Amino acid sequence: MPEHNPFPLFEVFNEIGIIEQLSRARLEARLPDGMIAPHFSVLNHLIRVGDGPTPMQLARAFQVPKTSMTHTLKMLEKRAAIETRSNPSDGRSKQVWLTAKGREIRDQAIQALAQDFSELAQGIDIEALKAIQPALTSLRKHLDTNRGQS
Amino acid sequence: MPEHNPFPLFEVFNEIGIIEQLSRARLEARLPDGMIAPHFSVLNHLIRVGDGPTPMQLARAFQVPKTSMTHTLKMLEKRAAIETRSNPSDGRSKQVWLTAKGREIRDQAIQALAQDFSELAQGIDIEALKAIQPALTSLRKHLDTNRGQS
DNA sequence: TATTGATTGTGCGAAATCGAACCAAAGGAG
DNA sequence: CTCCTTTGGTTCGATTTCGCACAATCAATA
Repeated sequence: MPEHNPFPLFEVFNEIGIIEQLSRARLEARLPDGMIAPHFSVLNHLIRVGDGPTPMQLARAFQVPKTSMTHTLKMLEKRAAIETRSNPSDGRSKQVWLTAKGREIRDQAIQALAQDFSELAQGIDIEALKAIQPALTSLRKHLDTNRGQS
Repeated sequence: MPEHNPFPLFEVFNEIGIIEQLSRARLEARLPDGMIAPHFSVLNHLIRVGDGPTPMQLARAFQVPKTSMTHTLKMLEKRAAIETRSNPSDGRSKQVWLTAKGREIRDQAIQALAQDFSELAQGIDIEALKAIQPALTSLRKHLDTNRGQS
C-alpha cells in the first residue's frame, strides 16, 4: 500500500477556506441590506438553471440540509423574491419560481458585483486563475463523489 | 480604462465555495462530538504558532469578529482544551494557552484526519494541487490586502 | 386493496455568527 | 494630572445553520 502525503491537501484546503471567507464577505457587501450569500446563490441558480425546481433539488444542488433550504426559501419569500407553488405531479413537494422582484434584485446585485470584481481583477493574474480552474473543478468533483461513507 | 472580465473570478469563487463546504464537512466528521472546524483551527493554530496569543490576535489571524472569537474560546474552555490567563503587560487583554487535554484532542484529530485525507489523496493528482497552491496564495493575499474600502 | 418503507417538507431547539452597545484599561495631547 | 481617543473583551439580540422528530405523500409489494 503506497504512502500518500496529505499535507498539500491541508495547505490547499486552508487557503481555500480563507479565500471563501474573504470572497463571501466581499460578495455580501454588495448585496441589499440583510441579504446574504445563500440567498443570492438561490436567485442566481434559478436564473442559470431555470425556474421550477423543488426545495429538495435546491438543497442537493447546494449541498445543504433541507431544513436550511426551507429557511433560506422562507427568507426569500418574505422579500417577495421568489414564490412557491404546489407541485402538480407530486403532492409532497413544491416548486420554486422567481418573481419579477427577484429577477430585479439579482440583476442589480450582478451589476454591482461586476463593478466590484472588475476592480478587483485589476491586481490579479486572470490567466493564472483560468489555469487553476480545471484543477479546482477536478478536486470539487472528487470530493463530491466520495463523501459520507467510511 | 481597460476592460477586465470578472467572469473567471466568479467561476473560481464558486468552485472554492463548494470545496470549502465539502472539505469542512469532511473535517468535522473526524472531530470529537460537538467540535467544529473553528474550534479545531484554534487548537491547531496554538500548536503551530505557539501558546500565549491574545483573543484579538486570534480573531485577526482567522479574520473573524472578536465576538465570534470570544464565543469560540468560551466553548474551548468549556471543553478544558484551553485556558486563559490575564495578560501581565496589558490589563485589558487575556492570553490563551493550550492545556494537556487540548493538545491531546488536537493530536487525535490530526491522526484521524491524516488517515482520512490519505485515503482521499489516492484519487487526486497531488502534483496538480501543489501546482495551484501559489496561485491560491496569491489570490488570498490580494483579497486580504484590499478589503473593506471603496 | 392494504401495508410497508422511502421521500418531501416543516416545526423546534441548540449551537454558531456577528453587529451594536457597553465597560475597563491604555495611550497621547495639552 | 486631566481629558479624550483608541483598543480589548464581553453581553445582548437577531439571524443562520442544522439535527431530530413528525405529518403527508408516494412507491413497491403482497
